[in-house]
Amino acid sequence: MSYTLTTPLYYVNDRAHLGSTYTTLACDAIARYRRLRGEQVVFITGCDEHGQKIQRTAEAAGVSPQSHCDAVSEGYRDLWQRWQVSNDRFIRTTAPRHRTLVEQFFARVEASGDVVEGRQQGWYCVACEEFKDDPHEAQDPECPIHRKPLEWRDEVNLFFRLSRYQGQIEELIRRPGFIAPASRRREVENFVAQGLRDFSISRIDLPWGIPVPGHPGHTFYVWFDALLGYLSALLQESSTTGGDDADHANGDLQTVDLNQVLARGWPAQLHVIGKDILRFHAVYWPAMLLSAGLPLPERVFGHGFLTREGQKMGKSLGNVLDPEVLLERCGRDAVRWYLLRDIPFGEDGDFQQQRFTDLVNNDLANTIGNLLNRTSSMARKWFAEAVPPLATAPDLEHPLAQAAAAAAQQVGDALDALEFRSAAEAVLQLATTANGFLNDTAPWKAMKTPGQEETVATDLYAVLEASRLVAVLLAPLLPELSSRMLLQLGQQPFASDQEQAPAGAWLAAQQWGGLQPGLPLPVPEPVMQRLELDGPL
RNA sequence: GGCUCGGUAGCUCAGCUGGUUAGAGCGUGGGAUUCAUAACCCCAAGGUCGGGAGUUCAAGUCUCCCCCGAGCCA
Repeated sequence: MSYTLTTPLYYVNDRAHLGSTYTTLACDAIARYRRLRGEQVVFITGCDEHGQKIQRTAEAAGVSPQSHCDAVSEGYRDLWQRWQVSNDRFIRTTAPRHRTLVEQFFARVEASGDVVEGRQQGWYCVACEEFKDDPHEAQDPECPIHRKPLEWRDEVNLFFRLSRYQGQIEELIRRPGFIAPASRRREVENFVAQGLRDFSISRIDLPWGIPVPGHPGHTFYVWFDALLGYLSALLQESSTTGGDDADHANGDLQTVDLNQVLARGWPAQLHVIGKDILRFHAVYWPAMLLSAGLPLPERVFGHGFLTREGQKMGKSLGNVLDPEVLLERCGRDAVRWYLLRDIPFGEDGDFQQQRFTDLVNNDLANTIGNLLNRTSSMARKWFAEAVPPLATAPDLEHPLAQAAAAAAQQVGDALDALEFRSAAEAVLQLATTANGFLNDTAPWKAMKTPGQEETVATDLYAVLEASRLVAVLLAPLLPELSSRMLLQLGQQPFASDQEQAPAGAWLAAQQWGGLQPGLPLPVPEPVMQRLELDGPL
């Protein structure tokens, strides 16, 4: 089984913000989940580096576009590494091999008769890199998004004949599951129903772009070029060790062959994107692929946006939440947990600091961390610093065994459906059930009456097992906390990053009874510190 | 202006095809307990389910209108 998924290729106009971090962490959880299940994963991320906006940003900063891109994309790469994002590829659209692939792709599209010359007249927003529909006679129109003046353009461009794909695109977006969450489907349907218009795929007199073969003076429109990054990423060698910019240095372009994408993981199972770029991915991109004779991605998932304390984040408001700051002050487990556990994936979410610390401390430190800590302490104290002995085989009918099985089932179902929140809740529920069981059976009381050792051993074993299952099920969501817990239970943590875990090990670990009675337990240390933030983030 | 999606306890949200006293988590208040990271466990208060009208034996759940928020298109 092979599973290819992508984040958007982030535009290097500015450094990473919380939104891109959110997208990337969500994809990371999916990638880890798939690897843990034994699937061959290609997790793609990267940077989109062409376009007029980049050129102007670089000029304004007094640097060349290339060095601007180098700096910003390195920032992304570095940031993802520090978040321990397990991407298998990091593609830059300025990579030479990407250019080769774009040329090959364009040749196919042109051969299909889908490239025509046309005159593009209209108001253009450089910040959007998009033509707007303002009437020609408009006086000094502004971009409604960026509130910047639009620029009048009148140029001969190359157009992609999107209109030819009307029927096929309609059919595609009707396909259940192609556009997710389903609530966003209507929006695209409405757009398509109005009739697809050809769109321009080249710009004139824009040096910072990939030249269009056979059409001197034209460079590719950023979006045409950027989407193709998903394909060129597949032709890249795995770049897990980081700092692999060999691509830029030499790059044996002979090896770039569009035909190979099929053997390297195309079509993708999943594109995760912000809801703002849904149309590009659900309409334009599939049409381009159809034109080039390539299969279509299975699913495009448009997630929501994050606000902060109810307000849109922005420079003007000065309330931007910096992923660097979050990483340094709160740590990976905390942020991952909050984003995945509290925001229904797909919907908009609001980052509230109080809620953030409440949830992290309650769920992770108190409910889950303390469960392990108290259980391990008791086991060690009364049973020779080890997993308590069992008189009989682990009981699959034990209430906690059943709770664990239910949790495992729910985690699997939820992650299949990209419902992180439901997965997180299932794990949490198991921990709560285990805590409740401890309070009901009260081993600390039972140990005071002679002859109860065997009962206490059986109870504690069950709670330790439940704790182990919590750790196991947490692996795709919070790999680090999962590992710390497993180590404390004398277990081998799961590799869910690029190195493939032994196939099936994770699923096997979900079976009840994995802990070996008598196994020595290390001195417990809190696996999750509470978050105590002084001052706003 | 057209369309889409939301508006349910202080906060974040569940509530399938309409049907007993509207649920969960967090927060708040109280109790119990001591194995544990002043953690865990239990209990309670808190909602005219945005407003209005209608359909129905019965509506948070269906229909219409209005208000508010987000978004897509024009």
